[in-house]
Amino acid sequence: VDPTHFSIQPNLSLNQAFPIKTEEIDDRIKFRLTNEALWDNFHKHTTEMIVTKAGRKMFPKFEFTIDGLDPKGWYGIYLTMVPKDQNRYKFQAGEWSAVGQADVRPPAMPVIHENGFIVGNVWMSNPICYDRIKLTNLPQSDQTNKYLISLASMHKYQPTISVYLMNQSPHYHYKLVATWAPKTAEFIAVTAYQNQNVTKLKINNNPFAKGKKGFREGSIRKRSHSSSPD
Amino acid sequence: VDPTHFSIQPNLSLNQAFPIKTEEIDDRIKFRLTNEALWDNFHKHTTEMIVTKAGRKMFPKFEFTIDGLDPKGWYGIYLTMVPKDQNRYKFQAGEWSAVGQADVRPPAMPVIHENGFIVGNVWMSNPICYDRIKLTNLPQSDQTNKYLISLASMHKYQPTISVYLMNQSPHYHYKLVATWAPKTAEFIAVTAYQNQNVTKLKINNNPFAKGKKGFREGSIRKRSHSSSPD
DNA sequence: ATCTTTCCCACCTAGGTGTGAACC
DNA sequence: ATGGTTCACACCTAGGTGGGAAAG
Repeated sequence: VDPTHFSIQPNLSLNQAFPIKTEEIDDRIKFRLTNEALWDNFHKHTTEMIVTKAGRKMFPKFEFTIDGLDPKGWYGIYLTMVPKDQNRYKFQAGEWSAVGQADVRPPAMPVIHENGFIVGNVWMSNPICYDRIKLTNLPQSDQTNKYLISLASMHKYQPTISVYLMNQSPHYHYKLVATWAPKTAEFIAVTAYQNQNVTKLKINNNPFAKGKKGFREGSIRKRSHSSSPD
Repeated sequence: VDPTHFSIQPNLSLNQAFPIKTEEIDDRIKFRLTNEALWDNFHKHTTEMIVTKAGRKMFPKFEFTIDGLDPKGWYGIYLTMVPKDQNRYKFQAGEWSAVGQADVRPPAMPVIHENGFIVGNVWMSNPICYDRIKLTNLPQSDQTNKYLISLASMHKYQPTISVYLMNQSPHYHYKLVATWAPKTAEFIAVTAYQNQNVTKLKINNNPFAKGKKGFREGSIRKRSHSSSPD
């Protein structure tokens, strides 16, 4: 019966705890996407992520390692889908173009990693994966208390990590010590895939996407795609 | 970016935190099995739980509600499979009998609920379910850091809940404020079901157990069971 | 007309069941 | 022989995919 470390659970309505927040960036904290090669492949074609009302998981997964934390400090790691720019996008003639102003969107909501505030040692010992989150096009106001992130379709987003360190003195508070926004993980939210190259990458790399044994080697269904990628 | 509440994660090897422990039972804290009728049905026939090397989930689930906590206090809830007595059991002539001395067993390990230390308000607002745990007959020493609970086959256990309250003054420590051991949830660990009545209750009530549409209404398999229960 | 969204679906992965034969 | 344990397996539930038609 020994507490080992603390975590703060996401998406719950209580609001006790530590309202005091400061900032003090620690340059020793480093990040690395664990599946960087895969993200790169997608990024070359402009990554698309499906959004649905019920919420769709990200693929590739947003998974990374972190290094340079104080092994005994308590850290919480937040993910925010930051609007990349003020454009609306359109896929035409085989590529994405900015077309006009972005929709008005409510501010991006940070989502704390399900581990919550735990010691640096544990954060650094395993890849960190946002596995429960789902992307949705439902407005935030309609959401149930789940791991849904509201995005606007045909808009570009930058997954961004913020790391907070919990301090205990002179009083309990927490401070921002690192941010990270890997460009290769940016994506455009869509309700249906636009670029067939992206579709093929998803099918070829996501075990849940059919195709591997399905229609790839001749099935009943007729297909109409063409093209090149992996 | 607001912490809402704290939790302590289970089964991790770190050991920082709050070694000081006290006891002060609070009689206002009450518990209730959410699926009491089902537990009762099993208990009438003497509940059996399968243990395997890989770990087997409990059925019925150990799920309950709690009441009478301080809504703003931080509580952690532990589950311990306490050896019920010093007997070894055997199923013979259609019923369980004590036969000789229990094996020597290492002390029962409490498992903290995955929510860890969170405020009473949250504990009281939803049923509490130990959903991740699995029962195994592997010795503790062989285990990976998962939610495995080591039990001895043919021995009787009493699922027991312990509730700890985290105090902040005069220093950080936690104290035992309630225990609960519902007799209807006791069970005998087995590597294969002994009582056919128990098997039938499992099949009829666990959605993962085949039988509902399977061999119940005539299939190829020949069966050799007989009997009565639900 | 054109573009975007929604919905249902077949088809997967992942993993929780008891079975019965083999093993010890 | 006996009785407990293990293992591979068929058969489920649960849920993550893109497809395609239909709707907006």
